[in-house]
Amino acid sequence: MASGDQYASEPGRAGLTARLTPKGERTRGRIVAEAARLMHDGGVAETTIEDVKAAAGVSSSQLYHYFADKEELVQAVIGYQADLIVGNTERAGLGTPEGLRAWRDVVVTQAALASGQGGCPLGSLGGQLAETDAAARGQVADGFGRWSDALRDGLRELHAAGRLRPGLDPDDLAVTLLASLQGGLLLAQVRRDTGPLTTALDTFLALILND
Amino acid sequence: MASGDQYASEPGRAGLTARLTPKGERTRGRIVAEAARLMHDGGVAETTIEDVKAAAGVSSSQLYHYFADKEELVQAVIGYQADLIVGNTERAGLGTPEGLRAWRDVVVTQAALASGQGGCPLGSLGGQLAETDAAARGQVADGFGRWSDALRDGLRELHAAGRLRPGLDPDDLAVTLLASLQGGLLLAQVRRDTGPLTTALDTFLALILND
DNA sequence: CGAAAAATGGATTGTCAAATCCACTTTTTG
DNA sequence: CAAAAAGTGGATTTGACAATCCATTTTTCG
Repeated sequence: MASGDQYASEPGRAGLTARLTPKGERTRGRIVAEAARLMHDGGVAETTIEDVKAAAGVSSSQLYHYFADKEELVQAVIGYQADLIVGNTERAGLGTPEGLRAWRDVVVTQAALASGQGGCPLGSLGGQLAETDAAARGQVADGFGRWSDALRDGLRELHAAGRLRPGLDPDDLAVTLLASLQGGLLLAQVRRDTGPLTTALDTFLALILND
Repeated sequence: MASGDQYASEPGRAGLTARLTPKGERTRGRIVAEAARLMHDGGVAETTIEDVKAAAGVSSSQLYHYFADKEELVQAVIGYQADLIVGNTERAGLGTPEGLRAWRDVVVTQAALASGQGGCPLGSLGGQLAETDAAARGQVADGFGRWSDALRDGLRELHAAGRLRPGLDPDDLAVTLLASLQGGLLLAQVRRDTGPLTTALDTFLALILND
C-alpha cells in the first residue's frame, strides 16, 4: 500500500470506490480523524458509532454513506494512524545519533502528555483487534512493516557511518527497537507513567550507539 | 497481592468474600480457567458470558453467584494469568545464561504453537482493557510489576556473577527485557509469525550477555 | 440550465448480550 | 439430623448499539 494514495480503496474493491466531492472528502476526513481520536483515547469497542457521529457532527446516513460498517471505519482509522506515524518516522532523520535521540524525545514527550493513556496509536489498535477482525490485523501488520522499514533505513545509515557498535545488524536492531518501543508504550499505558518507556528506549539506545 | 492466596479477595472487599465449599471452589476455578482461555484466544470483548457459561458448563446463576459482573470475572482472569506467568518466571532460574536462554526458548515455543495468536496472556489483556476498565488496568500494572521483579532478580544474579557486559544496570535491563518481550509478542500476534519475537529477544540477549 | 450523482437529516428497526429473578437441590455445620 | 448456607437451573427482562430506511438538499458536469 503506497503512502501516496490518500484514502486507498480497500483491497478487493479497487476501482469501485465512488468518487468524492471536495465537501465529501472533508466530511469523510473529519469522521476518520474524530474516530481515530476517540478510539485512541477510549478504546475501539468502547467508541460507539453514535460517539463518532456526535464528535464529527454528522448523521447516521452520512457515516454509513462513507463506510459500510464499523469495521470499515476502523480500517480507515488504522490506515490513518499508520500513515501519520510512518510519515513522521521517515521525516525524523534517524541517520544520525542526534536525529535518533530527537526522535526518541518526540515519542517520549507525546506519551508523557497523555501520561501514557491510549498507548501507541497503531499498536494499541493491533492489540485490541488482532483476534477480532482479521482484516484489521493485516492492516496493522502492514503498518508495522512500513514503520520497521523506516527505522531500518535510519539504522543502516548509522551503521554505514560507523555510529553503531561493531558487529551489529541494523535490520535486526530495527525490529528490536520497534519491539522495545511497543512494549515500553504498553507498560507506560497500563502504569499511566512513562518511566518504563524511557528506561526501555534509553537502555536500548545506549546498548547500540558507540558514543 | 501475594501469590499465595489462591483467589485473593478484590481490593476493598477484604473479608467480605463468602467462604467457598470445595465444590464451589472447583466450579469457580473452572469458570476462571475457561474464561482465561476464551479471552486469550478470541479477545475479551468478543468473549460473551454465554460463551464462558457454555465452556465451563455452568448456568447464569452460577456465574453470577461467583462474580458480580463481567468486569469482576475479567479481573479474576487477570490475576490468574499474572500468577501463572510470574510463577513460571520465578521458577525458570534466570540467574544463569543457560537458564535465561531456556526461558527464552519456552516463551518463543509457546508463542510459536499458536503462531502468535492471542499475544501475551497478560499484556494482551492490558492492551484491551487499559482504556475501558481502570481496575483491570491497575491489576495488569501490578502483574507487570511482579513479572519485572522476577526478571530483575535473575539479571541481578547474572550481574553479580559477572555474566553481563560491564557497565550495565540489571534493574534497567529487566524493564527493557520485559518491554522487548511485550513488543515482540505484539508484533508476532499481528503478523501471525514469531519471527519478530525471536529477533527481538535474541538481539537483546546478545547485547547484554558477555559470552 | 437541468438531469444525475453525491451528500445530508433523522426517525426507526432489529439484534444480541449482560444482568435479574425465583424456584429448587446439595452441602455444611452446630 | 435439621436448619442454614452454599450452590444450581433456566426463563426473562432490559438496555445499548449497529445498521436500515426514506425523504430532502446540494453539488457536479454534459
